[in-house]
Amino acid sequence: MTLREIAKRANVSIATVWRTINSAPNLDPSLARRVRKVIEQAGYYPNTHARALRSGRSRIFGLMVSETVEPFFPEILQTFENLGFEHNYEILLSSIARDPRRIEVAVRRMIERRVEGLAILSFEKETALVDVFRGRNLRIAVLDQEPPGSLLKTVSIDYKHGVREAVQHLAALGHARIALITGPARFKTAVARTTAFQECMKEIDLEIPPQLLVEADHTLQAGMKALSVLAALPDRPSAVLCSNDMTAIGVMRRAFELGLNVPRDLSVIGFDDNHLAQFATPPLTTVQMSYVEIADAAFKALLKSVEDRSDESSREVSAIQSNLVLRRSTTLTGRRVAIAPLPQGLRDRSVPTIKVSLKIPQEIS
Amino acid sequence: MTLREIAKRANVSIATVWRTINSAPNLDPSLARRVRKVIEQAGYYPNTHARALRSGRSRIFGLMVSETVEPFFPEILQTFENLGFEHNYEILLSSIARDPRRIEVAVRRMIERRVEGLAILSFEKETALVDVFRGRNLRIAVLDQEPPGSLLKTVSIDYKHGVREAVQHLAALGHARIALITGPARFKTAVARTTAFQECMKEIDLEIPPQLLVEADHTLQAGMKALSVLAALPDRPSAVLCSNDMTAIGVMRRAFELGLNVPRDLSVIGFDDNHLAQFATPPLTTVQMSYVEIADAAFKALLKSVEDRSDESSREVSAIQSNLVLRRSTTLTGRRVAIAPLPQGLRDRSVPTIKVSLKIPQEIS
DNA sequence: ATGAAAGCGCTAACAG
DNA sequence: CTGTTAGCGCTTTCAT
Repeated sequence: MTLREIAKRANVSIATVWRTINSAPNLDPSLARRVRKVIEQAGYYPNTHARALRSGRSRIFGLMVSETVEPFFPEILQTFENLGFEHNYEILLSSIARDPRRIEVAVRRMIERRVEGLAILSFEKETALVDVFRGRNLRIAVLDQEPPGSLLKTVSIDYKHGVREAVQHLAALGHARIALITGPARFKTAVARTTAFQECMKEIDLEIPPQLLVEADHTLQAGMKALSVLAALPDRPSAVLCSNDMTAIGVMRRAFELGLNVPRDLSVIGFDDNHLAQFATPPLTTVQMSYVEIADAAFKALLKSVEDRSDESSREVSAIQSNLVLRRSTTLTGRRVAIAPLPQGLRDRSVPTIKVSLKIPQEIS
Repeated sequence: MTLREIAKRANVSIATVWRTINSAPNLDPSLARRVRKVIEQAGYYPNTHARALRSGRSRIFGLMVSETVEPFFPEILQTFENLGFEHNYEILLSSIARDPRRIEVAVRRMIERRVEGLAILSFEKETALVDVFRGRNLRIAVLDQEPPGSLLKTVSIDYKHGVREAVQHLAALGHARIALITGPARFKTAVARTTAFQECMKEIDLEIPPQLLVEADHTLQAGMKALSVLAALPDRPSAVLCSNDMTAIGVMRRAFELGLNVPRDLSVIGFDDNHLAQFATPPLTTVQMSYVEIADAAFKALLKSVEDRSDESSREVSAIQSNLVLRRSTTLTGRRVAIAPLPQGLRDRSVPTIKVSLKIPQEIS
């Protein structure tokens, strides 16, 4: 079934059929109706490949992520899907699991399918990857990275806001010895989180003894190991902030094995608010940033950049805020408190997630 | 950059360039080398749209799933991605979240992009959806459904094997009062699981009192509610099998609230082995079927069907087996046992998942 | 308001 | 072994 065939059946030129499909102006409504009926009957759908070829517009956005097994991946993908659906773009997905061969193929596909925009939502530095697309006719959106060239949009995340809420929440509960289990230095996210932690502790005059800064690698196992180290300290911390949720879950598991009750003996805060967090025991308090917002910002940056061919070099940073999500893995320090039953009305619902906004010292905006 | 441009630069015909790219036989190696060099220098990548248009082969497989937030979704997607990567197919993904408008758009896209094969991996009946693609030039693979026509491949799941392992595992631990929390009847999966449970209980002469069959709807909340019902029974079950993991996690949460220790006071087995299961407290014993295998079977069925144009009507059922994954949510009935520490060697690893194969009575194959 | 025709970049059949 | 050429189905310009 082709335009030509429809034209023949409707006794009009292919241009008329085209105008019908693309709801062009200057078209007799009754003619359009007739053509539409023929299209309907024939079950005709335009051929996207021909369309893309001729018009030079593929209506495809690429999405490159580090791993589809990442817990936040579905949100990102779903957001792209939804927006693609809404704005009539296709999403071409590639997971680039640190495998050079995979990356090469992913890149080739993006180029061969002539994507008009590409979002690279990974947490490592991807400068080399971005470079590969130099000189191609496509816009790129990345997370928190310096722009090596134009046509590059950056979506940045404000970790400090959420970390400040976390630190002050712990401080308000009486914690003074707060440990941080960091992620590996090659993740720009991990580094940014550590910096934010240090700054926020300083804001409220809390010390960070060096032994309370432990490096892990964002895995469950490393979280367990890290807690073993911290728990063995002569003056062990009463609270620990983790660079991601997986680490926090490892911490809780090891705490359980060591006979430490979370939160009674140790308050734990994670980072990411991945799906696991709310199903952990106890449900994990965590610093959350909305991956929906991140993906949304990236998609819209691409969309805008593609539709207006004008703003060639404006690198346009959208800042996404992070927030503390209060659940049940923190409590007052030192005090032995029973776990309170959930309020009656909430009994049969999932654990509620409450956004807290704590007072921030005047001088810190 | 086009074939023609490369041809001009290399001083050959476009046919020669084509032969180089497609590694056709009958081509002088030195010529090929020269052309390859020009291609490399120019950063030329063939235009997939032109290719698809001209050849009539899109090299795209569609993948329709119910929801990208389903916990097993990443495995399915990743498997499709991997196989696509391997066999040089693109994956066109659509989540069809019960929204008719979404479904319509999803269908339109599959057709417009001229997918060569389509996998519909949802757990409800999709006969209507399959019908829409009638008469189009594409092969379809579905899960466990009757074939309303030809060109349809079916991937079926053998729930009975895993359920038998679960039931016999519980029986071996001394459980006789085993409850089942089912899923809603509109899921073909839920129905099949219930049937399997009833049959396997019968195999070893265990009764299922009607009050031990509780219907839930595969959500955490329903699992919690269901356990409340079961726990209030005068003669409450010592073990419960759940129609999915989310239900099981709800059961464990409610058990915790009621002061029941899992597994000491109640053994719990889930269904699916989703990501949550191994991170639950305690890690959840569950009946698993490999979504990797399922996706793999679906993809390969499509691939075969597309490559051999011969087997037009062979509906080819691949049966995927289910298995019990032993973790720590079951134990001997009635006995108060301390939770044993993990073996030394496993301390810093994730909880091991052990496939058990229990003895099956002779007469049951 | 409608139609005719050129051509997007590639494939494939044919000619040399 | 290499080159020429006719489209694939659509978009778009120009003519009517």
